[in-house]
Amino acid sequence: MAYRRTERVQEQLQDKRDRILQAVRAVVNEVGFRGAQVATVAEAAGVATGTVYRHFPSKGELFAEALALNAGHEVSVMQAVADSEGTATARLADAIRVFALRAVRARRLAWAMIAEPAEPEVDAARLKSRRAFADVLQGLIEDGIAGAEFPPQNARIAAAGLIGALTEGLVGPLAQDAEAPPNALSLSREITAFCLQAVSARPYEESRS
Amino acid sequence: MAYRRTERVQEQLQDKRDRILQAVRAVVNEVGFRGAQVATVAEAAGVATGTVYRHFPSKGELFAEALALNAGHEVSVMQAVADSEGTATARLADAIRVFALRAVRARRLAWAMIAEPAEPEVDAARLKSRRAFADVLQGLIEDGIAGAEFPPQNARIAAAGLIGALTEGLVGPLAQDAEAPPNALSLSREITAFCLQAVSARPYEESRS
DNA sequence: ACAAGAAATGAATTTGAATTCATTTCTTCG
DNA sequence: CGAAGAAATGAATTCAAATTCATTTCTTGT
Repeated sequence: MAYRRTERVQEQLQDKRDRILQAVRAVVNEVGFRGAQVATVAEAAGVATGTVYRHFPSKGELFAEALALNAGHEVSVMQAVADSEGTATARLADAIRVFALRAVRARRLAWAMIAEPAEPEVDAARLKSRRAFADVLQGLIEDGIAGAEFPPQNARIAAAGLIGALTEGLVGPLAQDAEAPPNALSLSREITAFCLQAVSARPYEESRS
Repeated sequence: MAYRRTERVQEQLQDKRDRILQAVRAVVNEVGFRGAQVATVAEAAGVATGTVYRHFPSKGELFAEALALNAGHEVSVMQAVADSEGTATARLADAIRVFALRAVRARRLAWAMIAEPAEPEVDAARLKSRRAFADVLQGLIEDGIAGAEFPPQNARIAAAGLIGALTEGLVGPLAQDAEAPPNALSLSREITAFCLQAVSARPYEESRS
């Protein structure tokens, strides 16, 4: 018994795994899911194709995990905004604006995360992440209803509606890569305005930023 | 020169073409885009696989045309509602309700039409059809603004938002085929309520139907 | 330094469905 | 009827990428 997996090796393995996941992110940001082949990802990660399969059972699961990682991060960001101080209206507005801004800034990646066709596992992960986003918004809407900032309404439906509005507003422009990139600021501001109006909040002026 | 394509043959060809398109519809309604192979479609249409390629250049174009056909029909239905008599509020509510009801009733097909990953050509057709739906809604919103039923707002963004809200509200439930089918009536009613509120129309009571 | 065991490699294989095409069947009209 | 031209057929081919696996390289502990 001359070899036992040492802690250092364990870390290197973990590192490599992470690097592969990051490579997926990078490649998808470059060429989308459609153009992202396992071989390309492997090259971007600086490993051989076969190595990918020592860390992930299949392309679908690899890509799904990469999406979950990213989406999870975005959800945290949104949750942090949702948990900050302020009225429900203000927090809702900020949460939506932040989401929209970040998406518009990384358009290709965002499109892939939100809407690009991909493996079934990826779609499943996407559905989950949408639910996570919707949950955050639902909480904010319930806050707003409780505090009489918003009229009583089905918060679950409203949250889904906001997610839909957000993604539709973003994916339309995002999908047309040929078109001039719409002004990120103004697009996110208009989408935010619509979303606020949608839950019947009064208009909320953007705080300094 | 013993053979010249006669009118009867011409019609038979057209018929066969139509039958293939209908077969796509039927197969997709059954197994979605993912499960819909050219061979299956051919069988459903009662023709050989190769025959499909005498009428359509590729799977992608065939499926895209099938989607466009369906979506076009739905757009007409919505447009008809939009062109009917009544306030903009009432017409908008009806347009949305009709869309939602019809989608919930043919859930599998609707999911495929709205959201299921598919060939690039199909995605392109889907984008187009979404724009067509959005155009109808945009017109209604502009009507409402002109008539002071709705507050001034970016009608284009609002229309996209409504489409997003609609599809998200429908696709969530639609995607979870395992789950008990939500009551079509109540789901479409709640989505309609949200959409109306979103453009800040006053609550609108469903007309007799 | 060496043996034992892991991990990495990447060329070769597999796969699964789209697409083709040589052959067959059908239509038309002299 | 029969020749000419179309259309239909479906088994065979193609193709592109995921996945495998025999070989090589690296690690560990004696």
